[in-house]
Amino acid sequence: MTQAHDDDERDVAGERDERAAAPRRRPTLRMVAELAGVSTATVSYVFSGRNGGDSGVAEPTAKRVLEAADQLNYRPNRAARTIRTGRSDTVQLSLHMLSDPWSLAVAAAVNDEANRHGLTTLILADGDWYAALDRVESDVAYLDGVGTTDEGKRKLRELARRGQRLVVFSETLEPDGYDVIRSDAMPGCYLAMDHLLERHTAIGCLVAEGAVRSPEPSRYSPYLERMRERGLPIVPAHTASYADTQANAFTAAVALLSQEHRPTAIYATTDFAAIAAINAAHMLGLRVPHDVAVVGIGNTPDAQLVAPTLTTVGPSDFYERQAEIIVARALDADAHEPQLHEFPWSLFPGGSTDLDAPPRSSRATVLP
Amino acid sequence: MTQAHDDDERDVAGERDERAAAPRRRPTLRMVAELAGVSTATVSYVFSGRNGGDSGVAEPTAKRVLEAADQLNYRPNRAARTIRTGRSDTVQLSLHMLSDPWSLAVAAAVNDEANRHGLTTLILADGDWYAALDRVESDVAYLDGVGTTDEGKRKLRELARRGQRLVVFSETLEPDGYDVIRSDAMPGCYLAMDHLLERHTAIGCLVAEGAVRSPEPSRYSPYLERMRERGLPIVPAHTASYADTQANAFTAAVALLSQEHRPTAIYATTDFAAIAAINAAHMLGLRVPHDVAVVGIGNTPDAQLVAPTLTTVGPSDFYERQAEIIVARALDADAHEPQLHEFPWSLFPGGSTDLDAPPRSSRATVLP
DNA sequence: CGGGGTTATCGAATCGATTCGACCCGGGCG
DNA sequence: CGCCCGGGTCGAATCGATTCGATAACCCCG
Repeated sequence: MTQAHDDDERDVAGERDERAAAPRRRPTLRMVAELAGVSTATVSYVFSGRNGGDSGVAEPTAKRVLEAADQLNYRPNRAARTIRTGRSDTVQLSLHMLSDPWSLAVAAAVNDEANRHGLTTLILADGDWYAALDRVESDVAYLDGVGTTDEGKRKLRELARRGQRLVVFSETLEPDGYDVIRSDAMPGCYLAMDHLLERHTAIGCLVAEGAVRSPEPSRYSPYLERMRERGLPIVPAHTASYADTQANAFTAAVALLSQEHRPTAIYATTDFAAIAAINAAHMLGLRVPHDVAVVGIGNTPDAQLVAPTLTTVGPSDFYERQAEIIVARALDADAHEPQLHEFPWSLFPGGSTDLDAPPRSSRATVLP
Repeated sequence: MTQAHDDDERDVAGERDERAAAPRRRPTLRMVAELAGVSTATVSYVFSGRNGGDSGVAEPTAKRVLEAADQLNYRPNRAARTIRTGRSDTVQLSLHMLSDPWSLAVAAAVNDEANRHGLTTLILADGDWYAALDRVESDVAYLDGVGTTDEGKRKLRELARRGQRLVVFSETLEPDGYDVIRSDAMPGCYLAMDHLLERHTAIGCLVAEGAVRSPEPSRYSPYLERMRERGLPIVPAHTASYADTQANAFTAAVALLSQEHRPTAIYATTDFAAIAAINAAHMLGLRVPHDVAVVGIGNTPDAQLVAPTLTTVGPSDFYERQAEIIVARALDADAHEPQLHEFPWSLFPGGSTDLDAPPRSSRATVLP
């Protein structure tokens, strides 16, 4: 009764002195219906169509409804639609690090693909994903760099069982109610090392902090393994680790390259670390690739943005195809059983290991 | 009646053969209530508290409810909560370019601040913001780099009038039902030019494509104006324009610096263009700042990540304080009238114009 | 002129939560 | 002993949309 009472109060106040001011509350479908003199059902049909393209509403009626909506400045309430239909027309990306070019490339590709299908892309960055997943309604969620812990697996399974569609990027997880995109870096890492070993023996390594001490195989392993295989000494001072950011990678690279007996080549476990290494070399007055060669891992777009361009390994065509998989899952959730999608890696030679500078294409003008 | 019929059908099927399989639908509050043998109201109180901290539910009852919820793997449906309470505990950022370090810095700061207050940050990148704003429910939306067109202004006003809280970053708009964050670049741009003019006369300009021909004042204007004031020749070949991306900026910088009579200093209208110029200089074998000095505009975090560090102008403390403004507006929407928030600019000298390399601090280790 | 088939519209149930007032029950007080 | 008070629960209305079945109006044809 009080609720109705509230309503009365608001209406009366509205009549009295808020008529001219901005309406406090967002207009609702019901208001539109009343103004147009039709039922709510009809208004809904005008805005959302009946069951497909055709609205099934007669021309003059539809016009009245649209005019009323326009006058009230009405837009449908998305939460209400979501609760009724169970669809949110939304794709959710949970990225482990916003500034990572790899993540950005995925985000850009998914955003394009989603827009093309009338979906909106929401990006969540480094917070508590599992909490966030409960706070946001989306048709599909993409998780990038999720942990392989049992705890993580359990949560993923729970989410999937609750009906949340998931696409997980992981090099180790198996599909379990959710899709897994896998692009195993290992073979690519060996390619990178082999490429360096064609011309170098004193190879340094720039590696993420966690991977150094971990006994599990990681992008660090191919470095150790190949060096051992060739009988090359693994100089402790030739391995530097960095924590997360490009700034840290830069500092690590400076340390690596400012030693007296510095390596003549650097194997970096991410593209952004490799780029940091190139910058570091420049700062120290070293020429790339003459004085020090660099390979990165990931084949991110940024690899083309440094000078010289970065030699890197990675999957090709990767971001676009990932985007297609994610968006397809959003559009018809249960078309196929959740799958494992694999992407093979290959080597993309650039100027950072080779003297022949590769071509660069982009748009720019100099005033006449 | 058919809906009830649907329900029956589902239940029966559930009894028959889906009992062991994953439940198709997400568990609801009502299911929890039934399993725990209490009313929906009680369950709601357990999960959301009565009207503040205290749940007002007796200990043993609450325990039963939580166990039932756990067993069903229940999590509240966010859309339903949003529709009832009108709050989504969500902050929305609409960024004009995802890869722009400026935008990323804002995003990172807002994300931190929002997490600290139990809110979730959603990032929308270059799509149709106005459409997206209708597709996502959020307590406040931040718009970055919104157009100053009449059309844009009108849409903003409409959104604000519909009850959407907005914080707009703009150098020209005035508050109009929404907050405006302004950080006028002009004075800062003059600082940058003055800094270069202390030691240089042959100054080149790297400028966003749109700004060159536009008659409106932009970051390009201070360049022209100062050059004229000092009686310095404005060499057409010393101005290069780039479209949007860092790749384009790089190409433009190469063109600028590979001329016979190249400038000895470059005024770049964004930090990322300045960084591209530094990379270009390195590629061409030019030393920075000995052969060519560079200043950027924006004081983005990336300015610290190049070698040498970039001299730049910009607001200080900017990202954190913006984040506070945005989040505060999300928390209590109408605490204050929408305001204009201004941030003054200053000069941050770096190694790209000065031989004394500034200190760099970050974490990195070299193995012993 | 009446029966069958469209077509346009409406009424009402529903999605999953929140929240208000009412109710029940036991204890302290007069 | 009876009454009042307040903590704990419940029932039911409600948020803003979608959607099913029913109804009314209309047309065509026999």
